[in-house]
Amino acid sequence: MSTALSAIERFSRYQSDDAQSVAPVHCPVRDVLDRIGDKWSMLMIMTLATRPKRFSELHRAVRDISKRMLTQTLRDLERDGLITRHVFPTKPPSVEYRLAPLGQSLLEPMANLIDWADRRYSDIHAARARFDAASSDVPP
Amino acid sequence: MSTALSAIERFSRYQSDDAQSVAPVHCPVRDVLDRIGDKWSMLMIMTLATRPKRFSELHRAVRDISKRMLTQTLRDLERDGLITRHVFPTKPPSVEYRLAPLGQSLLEPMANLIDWADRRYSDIHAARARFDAASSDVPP
DNA sequence: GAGAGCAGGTCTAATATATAGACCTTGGTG
DNA sequence: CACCAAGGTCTATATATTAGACCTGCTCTC
Repeated sequence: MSTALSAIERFSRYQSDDAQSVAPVHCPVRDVLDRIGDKWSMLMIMTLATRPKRFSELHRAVRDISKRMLTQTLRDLERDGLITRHVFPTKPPSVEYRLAPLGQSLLEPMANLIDWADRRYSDIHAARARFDAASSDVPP
Repeated sequence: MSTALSAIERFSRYQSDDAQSVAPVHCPVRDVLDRIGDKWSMLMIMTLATRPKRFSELHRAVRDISKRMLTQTLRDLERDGLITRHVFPTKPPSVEYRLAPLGQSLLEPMANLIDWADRRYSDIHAARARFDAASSDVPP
């Protein structure tokens, strides 16, 4: 446990108050978190985990993303080397997205998070319900 | 490895095409990811990992968040039972935020992610540079 | 005892990001 | 000819985020 947590220790060093002097927002953690911690990136990685998929398959799998954001998210992931894009000269052309090795390597850490989400889901919901009940009770 | 990945398998079942019929956006994973996968939540959790902190300490630690978003992020995390809020009747009153047990339990999975970020940072940057070079070469 | 300062916020207006949904292209089909 | 792919792009609108002024009590300095 404390092995993994040392990563957070290391991180917090980037965050110390006196880091004002250094470049304002450039710890690697922030940088990476800003990428994969956006609204859709993790979801895309996970959706591509089992097998490569085409643009419209991805759109069907995550039905509430707009095409524009889908395109943009995929471009950004490609730019960062997490996925690759392959165009097949069929008519009409089809485009396949697949995890690059770098993206593959993200799968395991991400799976731990998913696992946590799955197991703690009910706790979170309970807490949420409790909080809402409490705040709708007191106010008047 | 495949142990953790089974979580992703499980997830992808929620995503299957024919899930159109079921509630549109309600797999637990989406739900949790939408919470902790926003712009600031993970950062807050990590910043609170080492010890409890007060409002203004948090603001100093993450200097590019606005007060408004700081307040809102903290409320949301409190609502979901990840952190707790303690008001001390000093003058002026001070407010301390600390990880709740649920938040603590998130630390380990998150640490794996941080660790990944730290180790793969340079790969990501290299990929980014390569991509940008390629796309500024071809266009004309 | 007037003025400044601090902690933890809230409020408003401006800016940045995301969304829905129309449209484009290049063939093939009925 | 009209229409349907697939993989996008474009535009107008809705939503999120920001900066920064302001508020409330109380205390400290002069």
